[in-house]
Amino acid sequence: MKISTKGTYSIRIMAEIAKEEESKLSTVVSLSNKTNISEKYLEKIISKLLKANLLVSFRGSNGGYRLTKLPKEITVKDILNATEGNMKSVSCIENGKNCDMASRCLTVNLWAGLTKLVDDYLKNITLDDVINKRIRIANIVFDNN
Amino acid sequence: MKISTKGTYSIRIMAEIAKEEESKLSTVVSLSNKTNISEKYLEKIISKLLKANLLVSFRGSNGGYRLTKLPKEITVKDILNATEGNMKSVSCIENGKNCDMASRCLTVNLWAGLTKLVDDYLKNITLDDVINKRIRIANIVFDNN
DNA sequence: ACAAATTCCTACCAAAATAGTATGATTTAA
DNA sequence: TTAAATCATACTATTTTGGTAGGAATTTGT
Repeated sequence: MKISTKGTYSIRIMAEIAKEEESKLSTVVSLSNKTNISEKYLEKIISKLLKANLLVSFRGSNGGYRLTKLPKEITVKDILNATEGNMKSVSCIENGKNCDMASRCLTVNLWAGLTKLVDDYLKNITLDDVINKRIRIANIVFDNN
Repeated sequence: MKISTKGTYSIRIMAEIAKEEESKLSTVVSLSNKTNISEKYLEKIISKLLKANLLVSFRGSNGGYRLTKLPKEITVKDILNATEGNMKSVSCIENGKNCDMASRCLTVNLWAGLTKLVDDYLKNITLDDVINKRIRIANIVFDNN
């Protein structure tokens, strides 16, 4: 039950891009320096973020990446979905795969409940919350560290 | 962000043992039949549950396993901790490993919050809740299917 | 004493997921 | 035309997951 490094990296990458002025593009080189993630691995993660339409790219000299939306319009869930795949806690409740034992199964509700919980948490935190350190831990708001 | 099959199996195994009359021991063979998990894999999972003191074993003919506590005293968290390892969402917040960048890190609180959420959920569901299908999904109680 | 039923221990193996690297083609601005 | 950038494809190494195999040790019943 872990978030992969690809997932955590993707949040950090998006946060760095979000912190940049809107007009300025972030490049693989600059992001690699800021995050200490290798350029090549960064490219790979970014390609997923592009496919998910969270970033837009500009090729050639002076090229780079920027967000497609405002930081407050992008949720942590959006980002993790792009890089980690879906966040269902067990595969038996993934889309379509509704197990035919479900009615007799003692544990589906356990996993469905967990999935919903995680989902609600992640979709209520935006990139803007992340870069402004505005993340709640169980009703206690930790505002600016 | 998935629960492994070892984790889901372990809940099913514990549930089957819990459903048995207190006096009767469950054997690997009987559990394998009930759960469709191979005897050998079952043994491996059970050895973890034993080490975590959730089960006691009796060797020899007529031997088997039973719970060390009442079903209502064993939480889903206890079981998953034994088989999945700890449930921290990212390794940087595991015991002792407190990252020295934590004060500057934009994402620790995100993961700490997620971990706490999952933790609270799992430790509030007991084995008794599972076998009696008494699991809440976001404030809605699904009582008996 | 012995056979059968059981857990326990150690080692091995295969497949999948994760993490990362390498090479080079393509695009664009100056 | 060169330099700075993204894009595409393929490869590789490591770790985790999901198992299997064989046999030793223990206990009960006959």
